[in-house]
Amino acid sequence: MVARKGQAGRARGPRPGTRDAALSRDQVLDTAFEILESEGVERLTVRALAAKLGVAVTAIYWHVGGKRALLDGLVERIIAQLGPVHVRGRDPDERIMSIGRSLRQTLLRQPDLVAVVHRQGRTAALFQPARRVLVRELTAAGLGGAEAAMAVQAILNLVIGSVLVDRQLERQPAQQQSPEELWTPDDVPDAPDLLDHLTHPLDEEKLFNFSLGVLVQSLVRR
Amino acid sequence: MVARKGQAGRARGPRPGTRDAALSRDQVLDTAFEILESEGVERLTVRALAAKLGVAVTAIYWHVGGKRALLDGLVERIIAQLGPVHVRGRDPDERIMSIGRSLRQTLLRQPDLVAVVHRQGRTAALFQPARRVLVRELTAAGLGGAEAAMAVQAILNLVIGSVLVDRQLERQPAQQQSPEELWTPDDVPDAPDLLDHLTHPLDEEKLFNFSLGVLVQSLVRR
DNA sequence: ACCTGAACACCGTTCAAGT
DNA sequence: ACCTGAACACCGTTCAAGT
Repeated sequence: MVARKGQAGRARGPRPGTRDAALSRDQVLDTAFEILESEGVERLTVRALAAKLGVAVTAIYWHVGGKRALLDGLVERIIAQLGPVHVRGRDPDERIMSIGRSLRQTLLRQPDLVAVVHRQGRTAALFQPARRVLVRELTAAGLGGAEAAMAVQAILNLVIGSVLVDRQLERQPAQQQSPEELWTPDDVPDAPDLLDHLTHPLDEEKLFNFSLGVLVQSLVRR
Repeated sequence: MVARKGQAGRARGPRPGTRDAALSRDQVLDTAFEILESEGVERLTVRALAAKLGVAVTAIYWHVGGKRALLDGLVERIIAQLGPVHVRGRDPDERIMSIGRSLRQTLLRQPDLVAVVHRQGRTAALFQPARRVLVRELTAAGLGGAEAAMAVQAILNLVIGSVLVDRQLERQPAQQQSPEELWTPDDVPDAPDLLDHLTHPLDEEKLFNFSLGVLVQSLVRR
């Protein structure tokens, strides 16, 4: 119940949080995660973190090391917290496809966290749970060896592409360039409806499901 | 021939470059591009840029605006400089696939530049030339309207996913976790060769070509 | 119009020092 | 072992001032 920093006793300092006992690595990561989720990656700074903990900047260094170690620690948490991959359906095709859809939905739900993992180069680790389930279902569907390994990665690539494109569209809501600049009549000669479809945003989910369906059906050909 | 900064006349200051006339926006972007290619994004800083130009930091602000405007300007250059998309082959399938392969190769050749464009949220603009060519070939193959628009994006998604995954593998050369940690015998029960294939890095190009082939063949079904 | 110098408000990181 | 304070070497950006 005793404030650590500044004048003894009374509430003061930049949001001391619930600190009263000694600081721990876990506590630091907890608070870092809060900042990450509520304020975004840019605002997650060693100094802001220390301030929120009511602690000197250097205390962070003692407990978790520098900024890089901090982000790595957060990535571990994100990966661990990411819920299980759901498998639904009866026939192998449907079950495999459902994995891709489930993973995509999960990642789309927290795009900022995905961005952090991606920036730390740990996407592969993020996908490991999905990998396991995919291997199980693919072998159940009769695939094995190089075929199965390739199938796993092909599906994951599809998910990655879809999620990242989705995120790009999100960040760039209105087209920076008008359709008239992007498409000349020369590009789309005698098809006005095609131009319409090209300029209007298309359903990323529908697109993903289509590609996934084609891919899985071709992989699980029997 | 007169140095601008520091002591009049003689060579001094942090690499004045070839500046002697008045500074221009194009010159600033030129030098920024050099730094970007030779030293990487992290090293491209307003201050380093000013130093290399032999100019006060604030001069950059006058000519191109802040850091964001600088990066946006560079993105425009990158997009403009990116070579044409090559179309090869006879039949529609092969021609369409060749576009995807060509684009992928081009992007893989300069991963750092792609990263900058992606970070600025301008990936869509980067793909516009490929879009044009794809639309042309897809309509030639008999597709139109919503079908064609979806086909374009599906192929581009595939390229994005492949390029970004490739880049991840590049940044994470040795597995951070050993195969034994990632895969338990429980995951891959009675198939030792599958485990082999899962732990060894697979041929991203082969994988891409496979997915692309499946997708294109399914799109151009006649 | 074009550029400089100084200043501001930030970063991450290190290091000696305290208890 | 755990934490502080001060300092260092960076950032991007603004603003008054010079020519």
